[in-house]
Amino acid sequence: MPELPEVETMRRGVMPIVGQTIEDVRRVAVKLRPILIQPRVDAFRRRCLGRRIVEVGRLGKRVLVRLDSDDTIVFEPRMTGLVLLADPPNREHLRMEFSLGGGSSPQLLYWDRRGLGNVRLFSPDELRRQWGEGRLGPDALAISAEQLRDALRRRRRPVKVALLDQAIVAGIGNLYASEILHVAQIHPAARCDRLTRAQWQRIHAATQHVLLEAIRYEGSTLSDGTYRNALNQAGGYQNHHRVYDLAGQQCRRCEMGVIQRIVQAQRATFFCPHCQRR
DNA sequence: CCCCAGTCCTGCGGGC
DNA sequence: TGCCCGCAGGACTGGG
Repeated sequence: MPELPEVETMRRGVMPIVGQTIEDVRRVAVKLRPILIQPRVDAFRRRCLGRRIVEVGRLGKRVLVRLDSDDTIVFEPRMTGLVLLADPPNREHLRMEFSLGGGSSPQLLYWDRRGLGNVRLFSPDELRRQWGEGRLGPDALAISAEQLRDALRRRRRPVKVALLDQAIVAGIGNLYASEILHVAQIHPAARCDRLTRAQWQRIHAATQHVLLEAIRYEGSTLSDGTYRNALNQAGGYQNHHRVYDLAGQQCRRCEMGVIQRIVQAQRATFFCPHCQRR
């Protein structure tokens, strides 16, 4: 579930680690099937020890922690991963601990209930190879309207499915794809190659609007309560959703349509059939 | 090019 | 009341 706004909130929350030194790295939760950690923990630890954290960035749905060795620790939370400074939801699903020195936060934690996420350490070369040529598109907050249109204007896929493709644009997931198309007033099943330049501009503008608004509310914590910020506090954007998980309710914008739930590419899509005409 | 089903995994809520 | 099944969907893979 963590998409761009949730991952950006995690990134901002762990900013106090910048300038601190990594004093230890441990894998925890040995009872559960281990999450993917690359390279194996001893080599990972050796490359981190004594290194200073110089920057905490983000690309799409990943948090990037750059070290003074120019190695980068990449946290990819997938469905239920959290990057925390302290106080995880429980000890049971805690996966990795980084002991820090030289600042006020003694620990950086990776917690993941379902364990589908991963933590990897990349050299600059490995990082380039990982996301080079067509593997990961520009970040959703950095892409231009023209770039988005150029990447998709000849594709026949439904626009909602295309927005989920991380090779096109990085950071949009299932929840925000529906929200963005509602603000843009585009039907989620509309084929990319049938959209006009004006419609692409609306999709681009809505993307910026929705993602920035969601970041202001520190992301969406759904009813399962999994998503938390770096201090283990819930987000607030779930109270501002326009369509996601609101099937059967009247659309708040037009006050005419009833929010529909359909399935596209095996995932739920929500939209207002009145505001979002084909 | 695009679609679909399956894979990883856990917690929960609906239905019986 | 209690239990079981299916669903949630991010990224990836293999087959059509």
